[in-house]
Amino acid sequence: MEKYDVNLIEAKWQDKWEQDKLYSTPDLNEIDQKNKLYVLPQLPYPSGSGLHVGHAEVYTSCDIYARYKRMEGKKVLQVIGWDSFGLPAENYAIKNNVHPKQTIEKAVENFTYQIKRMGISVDWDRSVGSHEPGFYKWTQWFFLLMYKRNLAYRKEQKVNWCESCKTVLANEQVTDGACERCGTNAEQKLMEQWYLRITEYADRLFEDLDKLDWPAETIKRQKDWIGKSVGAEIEFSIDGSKEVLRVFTTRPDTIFGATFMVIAPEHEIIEQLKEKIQNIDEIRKYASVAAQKTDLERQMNKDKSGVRLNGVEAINPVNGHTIPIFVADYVLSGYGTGAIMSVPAHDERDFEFARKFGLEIIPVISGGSENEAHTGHGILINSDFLDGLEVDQAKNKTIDWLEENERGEAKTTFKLRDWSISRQRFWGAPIPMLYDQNNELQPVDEADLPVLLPDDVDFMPTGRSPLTYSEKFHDGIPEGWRREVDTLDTFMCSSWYYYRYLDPHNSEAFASREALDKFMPVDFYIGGREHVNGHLLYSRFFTKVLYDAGYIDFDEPFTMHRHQGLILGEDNRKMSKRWGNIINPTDVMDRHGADTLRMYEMFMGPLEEDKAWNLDGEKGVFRFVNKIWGLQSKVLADFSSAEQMKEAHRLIKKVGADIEALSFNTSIAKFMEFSNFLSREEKIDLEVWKLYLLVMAPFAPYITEELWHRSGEIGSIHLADWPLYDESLLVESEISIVVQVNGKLRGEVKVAADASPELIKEKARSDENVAKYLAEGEIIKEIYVPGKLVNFVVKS
RNA sequence: GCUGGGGUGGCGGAAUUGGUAGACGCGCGGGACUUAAAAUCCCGUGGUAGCAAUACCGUGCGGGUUCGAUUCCCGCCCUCAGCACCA
Repeated sequence: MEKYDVNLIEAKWQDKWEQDKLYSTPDLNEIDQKNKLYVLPQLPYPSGSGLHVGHAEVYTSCDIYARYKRMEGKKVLQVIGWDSFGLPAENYAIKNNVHPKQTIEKAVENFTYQIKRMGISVDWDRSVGSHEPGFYKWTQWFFLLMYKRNLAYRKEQKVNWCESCKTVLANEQVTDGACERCGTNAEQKLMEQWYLRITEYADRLFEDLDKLDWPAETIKRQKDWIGKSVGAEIEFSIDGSKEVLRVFTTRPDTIFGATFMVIAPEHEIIEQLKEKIQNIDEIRKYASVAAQKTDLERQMNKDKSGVRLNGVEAINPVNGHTIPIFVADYVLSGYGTGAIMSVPAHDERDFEFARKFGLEIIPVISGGSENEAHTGHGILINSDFLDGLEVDQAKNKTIDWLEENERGEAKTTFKLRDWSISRQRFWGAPIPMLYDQNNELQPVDEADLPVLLPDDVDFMPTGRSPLTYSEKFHDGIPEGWRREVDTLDTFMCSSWYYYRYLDPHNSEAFASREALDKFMPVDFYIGGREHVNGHLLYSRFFTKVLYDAGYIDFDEPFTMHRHQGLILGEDNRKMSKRWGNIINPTDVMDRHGADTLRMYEMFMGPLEEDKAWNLDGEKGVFRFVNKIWGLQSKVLADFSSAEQMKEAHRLIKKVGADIEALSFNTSIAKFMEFSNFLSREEKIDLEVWKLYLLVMAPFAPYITEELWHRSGEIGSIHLADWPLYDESLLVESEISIVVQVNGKLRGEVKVAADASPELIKEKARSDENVAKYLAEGEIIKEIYVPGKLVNFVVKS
């Protein structure tokens, strides 16, 4: 038989599938919420270096699932598009003086070629790129929607600024104080920027996480980021002044233990009380030093520093005690009210501060010690009307007291900040806003969208948006008016792209209501765990806004989400040019073909775990592919085998369950076992062979298609039905039962599947080796696990 | 420091609700084919002892529960990731 010519055969089918548009999405009228399946591989940035093996892992796992479900009869929507706006393309353009559009289009072409070659079954007619006017028109539309709903606004604020990229960064784009993209340390800079009021949705974004089928780690990251804290806001009056100090606390129950207060260096009350503060110069000096510290410095040095405000004291509302006030930089101005009541007995930071400054420590919860803050549970003491209560009861009672006496109320705070979306860059969607002759903001009329990005722009960074200098850009607006020249953060594009796939050519809406109702939400979403927190949060936010505006009737976009693990180089290090350990999917396909690439990546280990590439392992999978090829010579149409059929049905059951569980590595192992089984057989039952091809089809679309046709089939295997297994075929007539004595394996007996427990035990006892151990004492207990084992407990 | 993963042969990794630990693949050893090599095929492969049957040990460490623990509980160690003065 001829050798398996991988590249020839794969190319043949790739062309055929494309001609036949085999993977087109079914028509809307065939689709409903019950039969639809929306499979979404995360939007890639089309980088010049081409597809990465990590991309290949995402696309393969999505594709296996999509193909399997398609064979099961689901109406599948699977599309890949491009996150084609953004900094990397612009930076590349600046460095090499090529227009980003050119770079991107070349990269998209390359990505498309590679993904097609991998045999990923996506509907290419629906593919979109975020840099296309037909796409960013709707990105701009989303901005206007936000603006109209009072969710987009301008304000001057300290922002993260990357000097290297010459642009503003959202908090989510800063990692360890550095720019996520280029690694330059982010600076703080006061600038006027556009923001989205995502904080308005903080509570819903937090609470709705519980209804999602997402990895626990991802849900936790979102929760950490949103940072919900439930507690109370309490008002402390200042002795001899009408000023008040409001604090936020999660522990209102400990209020009787509040022995001092601390305010952030930026707190406005300092200036309001400047006449009374005897050491105002010292305080101002401390504040200005603190202001110069970067976040990183504050993190590095956690030693408590602070200065007491001489001449002013606060009054604890519950007992009227006067307590000192300090300014200290461990209290952050941006969180809560920028001031705290300090309860050193029950808060570690307050404890440390109190120790350092020799302040009073009053325990109000029983069960602590003098040497550390007791932050746990206990019974209230030294607390007047709270004495004897549990912490949770005391919290409620304190809040009731505060509300009755108008000294505070229940309060929830969040760490989440509003999302900064404007960028002083060229390669992004222009913000569709105008400034009129009075410098008042005017939204661009929806009919005038898109606000086109001009081609003839000098995109060298100056710190101001390059669009400032484009004459063409400012054409067509009333005399004396000017356009907003900032562009939108690319996160805006990726927050809604999955809606565009539903209806990519619609010029009236971002997607039709019918398409939205029928396809959404996404059933299966795979993407990386790195850098994804912001994307998921923003997408959820967009979806909730659409829901509130009545465009959709669901409020979470991604029902099910999983991460792929990182694929490491052969040296177990992250793939990088620096280590020279990069594996290029195209090279793998040149060597061994797409089926091997797909199956090897799936075989490496569990989808969600990190795993290292191994060239010998890759070869092993190729060996397996060739083994399948070789088996066809043993297939006979006029031969049937009940034994083979039984194994085939077992295979169908196992693989179906594995795909549902995303346990693709064990499916491949099972395929290998099955081919080992078949290679021991002299002849292969044609029907068994076809079943084998069918279950492998989602994993290895090329070779299965070829062999399917060679076995006499006319249509594509990928349009065939997923085989159903027959449970009755799986029943064994004879089973083997493990025999243990005192929990140790001592033998094995073969019995009829319907043998009685008594018979099995009898047989077990008579096993030669078992009998030896039974003779050592007396059987005091016999355990029989049906179909599995017998264990005799023997005592001598 | 807190939170969440994870520690299983030489390596990647398998093991329904506790029930034969090490499936499958790689590597390695031996053999066949070949002038030779590659490729391919066959046999073996957790450790120790033994010709073997078999025995003992073995899932990071120390305890516990159980007839029986990779799996459950308690206390540690290591490692990866996220968060980090958030009141």
